[in-house]
Amino acid sequence: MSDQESIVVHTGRNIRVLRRQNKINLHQLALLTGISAPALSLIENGKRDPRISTLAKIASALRVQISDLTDQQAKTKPINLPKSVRGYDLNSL
Amino acid sequence: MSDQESIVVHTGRNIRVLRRQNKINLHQLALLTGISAPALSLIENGKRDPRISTLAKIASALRVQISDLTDQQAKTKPINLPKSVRGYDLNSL
DNA sequence: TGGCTTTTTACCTAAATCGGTAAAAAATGT
DNA sequence: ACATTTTTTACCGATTTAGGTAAAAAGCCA
Repeated sequence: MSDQESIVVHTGRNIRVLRRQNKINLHQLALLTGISAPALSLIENGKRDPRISTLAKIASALRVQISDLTDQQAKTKPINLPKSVRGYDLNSL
Repeated sequence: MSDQESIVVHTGRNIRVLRRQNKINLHQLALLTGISAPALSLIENGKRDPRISTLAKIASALRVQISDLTDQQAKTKPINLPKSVRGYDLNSL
């Protein structure tokens, strides 16, 4: 049987994994998404049930599809390109 | 350029398409999901920004992945099996 | 250990979801 | 045209998201 874990929990975990793969902290993701760091923390910890438009902002900032956030098995890695190619200048945040 | 339509709008459209492919009305989908028919109407029309758990209920009822609801190009057809195989006895709703 | 960064938690307010009900509007079919 | 079904809209109240701020907690590193 497929394990029955709430969508909210594994979506949060996926976001955390993807954010860390991008080597950015909550504050930086907050700047990229317009979502406050405390709100992002709640979402990543599965303590908040985000709206689809909120997930869309996060997916956009992390440069993945929304389905990469909601899928039960997280993608192994987005694509590890040098920062300059990824498009963000995180040092300016 | 990829067309920039809000996630809320095309998700709503996907739900409507999938619901009609399953030949069920809003009332029946409401019974299957526990979401009221008026709420479903707003979601399908892109007038409401649903929570991820709400989308999960809808995806479950329509027997598709959440990504099938959020993808910009809707799946052509879920799989057209006879009702008895799909699992629902809609006449009992 | 101490200092610094990062994350979490706790408040607050505003705005939105959501179910329910009921009524209006639109669509369907005979 | 008519009756029926389906969908949409408009309320309501309860709950929740979400940003902001600030403080506490946790991690990290020298």
